Order: sequence, then structure tokens, then C-alpha cells
Amino acid sequence: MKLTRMKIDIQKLKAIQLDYAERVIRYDVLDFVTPTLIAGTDVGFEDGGAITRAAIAVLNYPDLTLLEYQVARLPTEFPYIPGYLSFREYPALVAAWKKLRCKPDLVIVDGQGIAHPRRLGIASHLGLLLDIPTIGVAKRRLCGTHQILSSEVGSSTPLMDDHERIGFVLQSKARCKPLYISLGHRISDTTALTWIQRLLRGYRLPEPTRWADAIASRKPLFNKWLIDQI
DNA sequence: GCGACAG
DNA sequence: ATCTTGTCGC
Repeated sequence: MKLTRMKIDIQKLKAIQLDYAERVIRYDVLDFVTPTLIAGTDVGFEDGGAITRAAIAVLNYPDLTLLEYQVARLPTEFPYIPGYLSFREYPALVAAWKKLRCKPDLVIVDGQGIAHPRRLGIASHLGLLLDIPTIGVAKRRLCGTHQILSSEVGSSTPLMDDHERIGFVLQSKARCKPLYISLGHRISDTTALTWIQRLLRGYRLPEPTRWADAIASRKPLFNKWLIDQI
């Protein structure tokens, strides 16, 4: 069916999100156990949006070297609707996850965790579906407000929504737009922020996400890695 | 009614 | 997200 003709029952999707949101765990053993395998995700589109492409990069911690990656391509069957992004992207991400031989202990997802109108951004949704600890790292804000952020690299400030702390805004690199960090599933918000800071290596995005981006877009970073593998 | 709005 | 050239700053 054509994307432009499909009818979407937003009320039903909203009910699903509210139901799922109640099951999100905001703490886990990950709060005091150090993960060994950390993955990053990136989703892109091909053929004018007809194909959804999901990439997952698994890095070793603490050296942050690429251990494995998988890419999955599926026909796109859902449009982009702010607040309902996960319904468009999770099928391809789950497909890529199933292809992984090394299952990560923690996944950094590109998008919001609980910093979402109904507390179920794609990081939380994916974490629940796969029952894994996840952290949401978004390049732009979806909801919430915050104090003016210091321009100093590494500085952060709480992201608030109706007196609830839903995440943090982080200045990950000088002269760059900040990142929006929120817990996805099975991790506390403060631990989530700490891990993202720990995964930064001088770039705006944390390494797992950077690698997933490079793989999905065939960037130099990834091409050089491929050559070194031979 | 108007503006906001992850990727 | 994707389409795209030049351009500003480190």
C-alpha cells in the first residue's frame, strides 16, 4: 500500500506508547557494572524513502574499536510523524540486531529515550522490544525545556518537562549544537549521561553512533577500517 | 488559531 | 531523514 494512502490510527499508537512506557525500567545492574560491548545505531533511507536502512556497530570497551557491524534493509512501511518515529524505524533495527553475532551489553540509539511526550522515544521502544539497556542520543530536541547551557565542552544541564527530569542537554563539542541525552531502558539517567561522556572522543557524536553513521553512509572512517581488515 | 515538531 | 555548492572557522 502506498505510504500516502495508508490510514494511521494515532490514538491507537498513542495507547500503545503509554502502555509500553509503563514498562520502561529506569535503573539496572548496568548502573554499577561496566559493559564490554557497546553498540551504536543509525537509520537512513534509500530510493527516495522507499527503503529503510538500519546499521548497528558493535564496539569493544574501553578501547572503542569496531568488532562487528550489521546492516538491514527493509521496505519502508510507515511515514515519519513527530512523536511516532519508532514505528517507522524499529523494524529495520530489530532485523539488524538479529543478524549480530555479538550481542552488546548497551546500545546507543539515535533518537530520544524517555525525553518524549509519552516517555517512549525510539531508544526506550527498542530497549523494551529487545530487553536490553539503551540510551537515547538525539541531535535535536523533541520536548522539554532547559536552562542556558554553558559553552564549555562537557557541560550539561537537565532537560525538564513539567517538573520531571527527562534527560540532559550536553555540550559534546566546542561550537557545535548540543546533544539531548535520555535513558532508554534499563539504565538510570545519570549513568546514561556518564556513559555518553565516556564514549566521546573529540567529536560531536559518541563513538558508537559515529561508527554506525560511517557504516551506513560509507564514510572514510569506515572505508579505511575495511582496508585495514585485509 | 498558531507555533513546535527525534529521524 | 534526503537533496546538494560553496564557504567559514579551527
